[in-house]
Amino acid sequence: MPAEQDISLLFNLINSFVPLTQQDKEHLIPHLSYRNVKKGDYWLAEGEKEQQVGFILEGSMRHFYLHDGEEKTTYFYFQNNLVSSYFSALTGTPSKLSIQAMSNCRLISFPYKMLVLMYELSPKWERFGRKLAEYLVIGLEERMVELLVLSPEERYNRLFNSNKKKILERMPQHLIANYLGITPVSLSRIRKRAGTKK
Amino acid sequence: MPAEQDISLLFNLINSFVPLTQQDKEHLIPHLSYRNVKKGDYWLAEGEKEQQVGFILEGSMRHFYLHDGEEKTTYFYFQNNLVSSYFSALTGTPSKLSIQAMSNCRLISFPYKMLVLMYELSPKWERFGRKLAEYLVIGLEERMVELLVLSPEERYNRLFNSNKKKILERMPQHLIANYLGITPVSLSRIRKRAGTKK
DNA sequence: CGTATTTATTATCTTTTGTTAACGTTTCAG
DNA sequence: CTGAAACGTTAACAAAAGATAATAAATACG
Repeated sequence: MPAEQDISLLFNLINSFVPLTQQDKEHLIPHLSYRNVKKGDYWLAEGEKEQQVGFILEGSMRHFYLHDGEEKTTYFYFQNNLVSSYFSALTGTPSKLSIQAMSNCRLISFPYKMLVLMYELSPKWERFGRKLAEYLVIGLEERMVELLVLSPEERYNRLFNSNKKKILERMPQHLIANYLGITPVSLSRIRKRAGTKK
Repeated sequence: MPAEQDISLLFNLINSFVPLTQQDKEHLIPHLSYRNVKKGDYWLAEGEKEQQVGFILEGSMRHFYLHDGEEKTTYFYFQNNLVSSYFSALTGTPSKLSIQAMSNCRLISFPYKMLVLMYELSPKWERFGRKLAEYLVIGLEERMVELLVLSPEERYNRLFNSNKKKILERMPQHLIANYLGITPVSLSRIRKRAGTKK
C-alpha cells in the first residue's frame, strides 16, 4: 500500500483532468500498489502485454523500439507522469516497445483492467479516460507535425526552446538523437552548428 | 436535414465505436445538417476555430499546414471518415491547419459543441468520445513510430503494403510526398528505385 | 476541343545525413 | 581503485535528400 502523500500526488494529476470526489477516489485506492524499479530494469519488455499503469513518484524512464537490432528511443517519462504502453493496453496486443528505467524509480501502479472497470462504474472515470486520450492526441499530433514539416535542425531548436527542454538536460545525447529521429553523430553536428548553446 | 440512409451511414460508424440505442441517437439527430463542399473549397481555413464535425458521405479531403509559404499535406479524409480539426476543437484555439476538399463532397455535419453537450447528457456518448480519442491515439502512435524509425523509402514501401494504400491510388504524388515527410522529387526517385511497382 | 495549369520525371548541383572508425572522456561495476 | 563499457566528438567517405530548373505528360476547364 503506497503512502498517503504519494497517493495524493497521483490524484493531483488525475484531478487536473477531471476533479474527483472522495468517493470516486475510493474506487481506485484499494487497487494501488507501490513498486520499485531499479535503474536498467524493465517496466515492460517487448512482447509482453501491458497490464499495469504506473505513476512515477521518483525517477525517469524511456521507451524504445527495436529496429534492425538497434534500440530506438522515442519517448521519455519523468516524475509525475503516467507510464504505460498505452498502445498495448488499448489494443490488447503484445507490446512492440520496451519501457526501461533510466534511474532507480519509485512508482504507484494499478492494473489497467481496473481502470477499464472504473470506466463502467463511474462516468467521472469514463471522462477521465476520454480526457487522458485527448491529451495524448494533442501531444502526438504536435509532435507528428514537427516530424513531417521541420528539418532535424529545426526540431532540435524547437525542443531546445520548448517546455520539454528537460529532456535535453537530463537524457544522454544519443537517446535524444533517437527522439528527434536522427543519428547521434548528426545531432552532435547540429549542436556544433548551433553554437552549442550551453 | 440529411436523408435517412445517409444518417444511418453515420450511425454505422459511431456504432462501431459504441453501440447506441435509438434514444441515444435521438439526442444527435436534431442537430445534423447536410452540407456540400465543392472541390477546392475549404472545410476549415487556417486561423478559424473548428466548430463542426463532419462525416463524409462522398468525396475526399486533405489537411495541410503552411510552412515557409509551402502547403504541407499531412492527412487525408475519405468516404465514411469523420473530418474535423480535432486539435483545434479540443484546445479551442485557432486552427493551424486548413482542410480542403479534393473533390466535390457531400457531408453530414453537427456542431462540436453538441458532441461535448452529449458527453454531459449520456455516458454512452462520453464513452464514444473516449473510444474515438483512443482510436486516434493508436493511429498517431503508429504513424509517429514510422516517422522516427523508418527511412523515407521504408515508409513508402510500408504505405504501399498497408491498408492505407488507397492514399497512393487516389491522391496526387506530390501530396503523398508531404504525407511521407519528403519532397516530391525525392518520392519520384524512391518510386523509380522500387521498380515502380505499378 | 484546345489552351493553360497541374503534375511527374529527370538532370545537375548542393547540402545534409548516414556510416564507420578513431579518439579521448566519463561513468560504472567489481 | 581499476579495467571495461558507455558516451560524445570529430574525421572521411558514401548515400540520400533538398533545391532548382527543364521537359514531358496528364488534367482541368472555359
